Amino acid sequence: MGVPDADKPTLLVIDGHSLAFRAFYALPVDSFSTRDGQHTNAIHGFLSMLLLLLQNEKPTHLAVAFDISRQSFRTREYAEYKGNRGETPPEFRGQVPLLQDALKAMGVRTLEKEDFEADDILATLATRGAAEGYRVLLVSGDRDTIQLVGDDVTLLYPNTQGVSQLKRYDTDAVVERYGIRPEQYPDVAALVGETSDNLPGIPKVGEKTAVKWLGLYGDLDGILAHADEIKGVVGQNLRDGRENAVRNRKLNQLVRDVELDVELDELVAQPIDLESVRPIFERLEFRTLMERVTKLVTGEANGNGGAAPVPVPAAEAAVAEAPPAPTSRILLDEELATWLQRATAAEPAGLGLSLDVVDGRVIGAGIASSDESLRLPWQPDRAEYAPFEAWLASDAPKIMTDAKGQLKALSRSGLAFDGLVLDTLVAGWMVRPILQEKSLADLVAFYLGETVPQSDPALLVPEEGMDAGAPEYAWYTLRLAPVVLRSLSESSRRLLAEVEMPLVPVLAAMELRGVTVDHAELAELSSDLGERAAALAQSAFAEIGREVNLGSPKQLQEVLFDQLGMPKTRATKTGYTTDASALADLQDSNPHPFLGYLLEHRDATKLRQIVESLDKAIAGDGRIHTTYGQIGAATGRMSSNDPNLQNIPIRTAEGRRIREAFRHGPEYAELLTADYSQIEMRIMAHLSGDPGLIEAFNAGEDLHRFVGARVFSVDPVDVTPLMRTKVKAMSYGLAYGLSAFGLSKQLRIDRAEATQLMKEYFERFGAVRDYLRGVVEQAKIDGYTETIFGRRRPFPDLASPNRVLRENAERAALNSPIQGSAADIIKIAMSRVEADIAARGLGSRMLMQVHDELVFEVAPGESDVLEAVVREGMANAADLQVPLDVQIGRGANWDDAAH
DNA sequence: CGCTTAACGTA
DNA sequence: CGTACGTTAAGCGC
Repeated sequence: MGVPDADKPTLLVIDGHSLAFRAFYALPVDSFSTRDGQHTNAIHGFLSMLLLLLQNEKPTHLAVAFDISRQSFRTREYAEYKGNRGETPPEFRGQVPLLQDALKAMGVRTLEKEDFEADDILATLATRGAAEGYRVLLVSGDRDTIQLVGDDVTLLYPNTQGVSQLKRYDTDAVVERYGIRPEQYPDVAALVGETSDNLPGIPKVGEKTAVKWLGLYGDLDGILAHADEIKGVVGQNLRDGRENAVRNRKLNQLVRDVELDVELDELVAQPIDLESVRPIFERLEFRTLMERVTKLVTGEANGNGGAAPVPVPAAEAAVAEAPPAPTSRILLDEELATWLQRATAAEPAGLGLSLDVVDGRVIGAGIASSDESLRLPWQPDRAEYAPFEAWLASDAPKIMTDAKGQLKALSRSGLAFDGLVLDTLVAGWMVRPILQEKSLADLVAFYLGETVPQSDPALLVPEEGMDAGAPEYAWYTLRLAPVVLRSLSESSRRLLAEVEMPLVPVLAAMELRGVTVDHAELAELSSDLGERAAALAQSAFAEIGREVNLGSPKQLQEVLFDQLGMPKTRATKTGYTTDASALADLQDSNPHPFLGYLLEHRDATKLRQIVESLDKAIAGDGRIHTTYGQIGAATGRMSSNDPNLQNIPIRTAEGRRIREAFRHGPEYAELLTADYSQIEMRIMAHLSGDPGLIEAFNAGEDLHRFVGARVFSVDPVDVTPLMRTKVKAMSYGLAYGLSAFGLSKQLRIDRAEATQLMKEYFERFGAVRDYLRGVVEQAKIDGYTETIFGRRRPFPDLASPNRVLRENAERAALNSPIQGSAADIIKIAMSRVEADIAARGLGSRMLMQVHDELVFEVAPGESDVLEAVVREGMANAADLQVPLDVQIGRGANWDDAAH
């Protein structure tokens, strides 16, 4: 099994709709679409699977069966058949004709038959094929096809993950999985029912019961004949529902003799003509798939350098088996030194590297060149590994996947490191910043169309330091590099090399450093907040005469709308919102003390929750070590988690007490914070070239006062605080695609005033309006937006016929170049400042990044020099039409250091 | 137990 | 009917 029977031709028949539909749900629709907005995820998934099948199964004969419509003889017999299926998603429907075009271009025969379903065609071809001496492979996501499995007929069934992994069902596998023979399957299905086909079965009868009954009475007829003997509720259910079972059985029987105007030998697999495939693949923007087809045709399917294939257990093997990596060797001492030297010279782009990490420490490594790989155990202070250590520390180019964690392990293990030229995970994110590929295995699946063999973690023996995975990981990483790089624009490649790659070791260092947080301070704060919350809860309960869970929106809705009879708020999926702004509105219209207590209680519990989670995150060294997500946000921003240090409260006095708990370490003198002031507005000024805005920044005057003076036609000194507030909200809202409605809501002014405010604003700053309009227009043409530095973000939904989706995409597109450029700038600044600190031999260190702010720990006596270094690095990170203003503050804690 | 939702903290 | 994130508790379904 699993090995082609050399004597027999192989007939491969695929249920087209079923597999395309599986692919549609397995692959994110957002990530697969062409510039003009055509969704392609189902096509991509289907073709990817087909190529794997062609490569691995080498069928001699081949066909794909489609349903013509939802109508068939089954729906005529039972109108409700499949009647519960909702509308086919429109994003899917359009893909089927394109898939059929692509198959045609590949020379693959498609079959349809009026009044029958694709599965009936599979049944017919399987029956004929087995009779005519073929080995038949069926691919379907419909379980009814299990009945077709036999000596010469194998079913390949997609698992829940998607369509690239197919489970192989021959008779033995069916028996093992279901405990019955394939031909008994329809009887089981008839009893159990099939929700997806709208065929109710016998209530309370599942697979287990059905199989048990089959064992006792042979088949469905036997079971029904003995229905009176079956005791209990299920017995009664069976007697009540026997008609359902009989009907199900009739409908799930596949037709094995559909009249098809095709003979099996007409289905012989055609050689693929690349020139006819190319146009349609180009239309669909399938670059990597085109490469895979090309490789398949030109016979370079494996690319394993002729190394000995690694045998795989055939019984459980997925169809999508990756070509094997070269067998790895272990080299030490002189041999290792020689190999590294030679391989480095032979691979100017770099060697693949993957480190084995256990408990945060290095225990081994895999290194790959394009045709060889090394497996290295490693322990500290052993001379035989010296060449490896020297290579790691040298600037010899290295390519890794998800390097940051591995760099941290190197550092913990006392190993110096340099020469990271490419992290394929970061590169993959730059290609598709709405990241689907979160691991090496994902990247390999997407870019190489292969499956990384799963090593069993239970089999690893860490003490030996010989994780079998590392050499293969290194080898996959090396192979990924050119494929991923080819998918990047030139400016993105430059951004990757000059901004993202230098940042990787910087972030690793920041995470290792962590930041000191005072436990006692947090504990006191937590208990203060806890007491306050409890008191507020009691006051709230007293108002309504009962105790409810104030944290439960559901219970709050009962109190507010049923008990207190307040007017309904904005609808949510599950009822009516009880969020803070809605409660504030209610307080205006229907004042009630309960509302006030509830809001204050929310505040207190939210803060306490943050305090608690921070406290729990303090490590043994008294410091919190967050993890930065370099590939966290689609705009280019970073994220922070475990814990998130980028959302520490600041707006309220209580919140700032949390910041007071962030301290400098004992060896340091103080904390220093540096932030860009109004960086997004400055970027807007730069990108729009608006003379008024540019003047505002160059004048060095308070921005909002300056803008307010223009908008309200008064002198800057006469801008009132209220005017300033309005203009400030307006300015910031612009970069987010704020509407007049949104502005009126936020400022609690009426629509007309908000509209008037926007009108005045745009009359004075017309270039801003033109720019914002232009961004969206250009994005609709290109399908993506770009930052100042050329970072791209695709926006497939800009072409969506769905208004909500499209308008959401428009606002995101509006914002992306602004937020993304700011992210680029601070990333550049971080690398520069880190390098400058090292070059000057300073003891101060960068600890945190909060989007437009950096926090440093200042070594004694370095305050002034550090301030100069930071100011210089940040202010000169980009050369814009307006200056970058950097505000710096210093203090004993994070709050004091804010200015 | 795992998943989704509402709510809310930051820039 | 304002972008980008991460975290939490509640509630639901298995």
